[in-house]
Amino acid sequence: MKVTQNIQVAVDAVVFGYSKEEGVSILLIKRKYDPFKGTWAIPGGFVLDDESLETAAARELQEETGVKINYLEQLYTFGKPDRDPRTRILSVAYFGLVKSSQFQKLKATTDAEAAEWFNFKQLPKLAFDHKKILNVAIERLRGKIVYQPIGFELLDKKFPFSDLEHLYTTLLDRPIDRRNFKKKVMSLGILEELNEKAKSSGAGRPGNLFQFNKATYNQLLKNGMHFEI
Amino acid sequence: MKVTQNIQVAVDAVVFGYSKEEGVSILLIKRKYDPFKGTWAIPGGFVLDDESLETAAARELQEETGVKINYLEQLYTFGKPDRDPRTRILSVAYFGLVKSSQFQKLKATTDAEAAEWFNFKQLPKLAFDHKKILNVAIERLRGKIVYQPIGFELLDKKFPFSDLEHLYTTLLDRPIDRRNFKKKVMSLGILEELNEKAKSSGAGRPGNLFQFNKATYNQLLKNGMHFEI
DNA sequence: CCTTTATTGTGTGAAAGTGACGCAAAATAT
DNA sequence: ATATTTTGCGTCACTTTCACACAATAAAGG
Repeated sequence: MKVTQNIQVAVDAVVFGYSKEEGVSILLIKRKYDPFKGTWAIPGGFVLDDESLETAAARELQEETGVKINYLEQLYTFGKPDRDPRTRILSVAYFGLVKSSQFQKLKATTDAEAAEWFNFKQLPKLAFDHKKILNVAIERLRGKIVYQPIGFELLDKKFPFSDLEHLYTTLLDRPIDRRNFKKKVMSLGILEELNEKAKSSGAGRPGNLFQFNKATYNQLLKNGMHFEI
Repeated sequence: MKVTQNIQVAVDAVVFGYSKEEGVSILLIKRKYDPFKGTWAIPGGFVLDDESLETAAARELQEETGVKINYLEQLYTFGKPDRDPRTRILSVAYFGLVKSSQFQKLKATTDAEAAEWFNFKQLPKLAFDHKKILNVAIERLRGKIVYQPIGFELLDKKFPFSDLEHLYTTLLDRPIDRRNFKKKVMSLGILEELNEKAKSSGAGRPGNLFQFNKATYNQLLKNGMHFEI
């Protein structure tokens, strides 16, 4: 049994938030200590000996940003020997999503200097290999949103259809025909249209609210449905 | 800087092979030492302090089975605190594919008792949480084969079309119409039809050989092509 | 208050893609 | 030489995708 290995294990949590006004954003923290003191970084930290990786990711995120996470999955493990200048630190990166309402709250719940949302297309300089991690996360989000219903995890429970459309246009980076998009999404049979109109936010006719029905989705999944946008 | 953590880092390599006769198979080794002495397991071992994770996976695979790998990507990281009875061992699992020709050779190149191919539907009892790892790997293969051209990595460089078809039927576990399948695959424009017939293997009209053109694929990718079966 | 501006809601037709289907040709097996 | 196995190939119905325009409802601005 080998005991000569010298590798530390950490987790990092790439968390996406979204609102129509600010677009798709990523939660970063400003490092308080060296190395990379004062540089922006992905929230994370060392894994405790008796906690699972996912628990560690959720815990660090809670400690460092106070954000309530809504969806969390493993992203990728970064293990290049020299990715940390101190000693070898392997990082298991996680991929998280928060609802739009949580996204709005951040500035109220945490030390304004410590954690901040950045639009995913205007990211600051980052510590370590965190730029690379974010790229993998962004690709995961882009790729996954077309074949899994994770977009709803970024919206509020009830949302106007245009929010969903705007989310997809932003991520896929191309215009989408409103009518065709709505037809396609509605034909999946996993959205319920509510008899409730969105609260006015500026000019324009107020839209109906919709809601993702996860139970229906899971049922349809069992029957072999194929989610695809 | 924390130094109290006690987690060892290992890699495991799930390798798939394929031949028309034996179907989709996974390479396993019989453990020589406790724990789980005599039980089948995924090839793998501890990461050296100065090698990357992928290098470690390739090295362990080479040392334990001698198989020449053709494609290797990271699969998932398994880190439950109690997944190893000795101490906490985190395992970064990799996902590998070998060409059909390599697959055939195994018995000649390694100690017959130590490494063996098992059909992916008839797996033996496995050590640790390796059953779970294999399930993730099989799902990855099933999922990925429909939207990425990795199936060709399991076939020989030149292959008859029926091999490809048989591979897809096996993995997707459903019959495929031969004519529609060929039409679809050929319409992607990434296969070259050679003026060479397959060597006879039993009765039946010998088929033409085909070859995957990776350069063409990469070119088409850039122009926005979308591989999907 | 009236006009302008912004946003939502809705249907049709052309084009492309998917899926079902059967028979002749070329080889080995008996 | 006859039977059996495997390959090669085209059409038509159906489904899905894509392009496209105008009326309704609200707030904003004068």
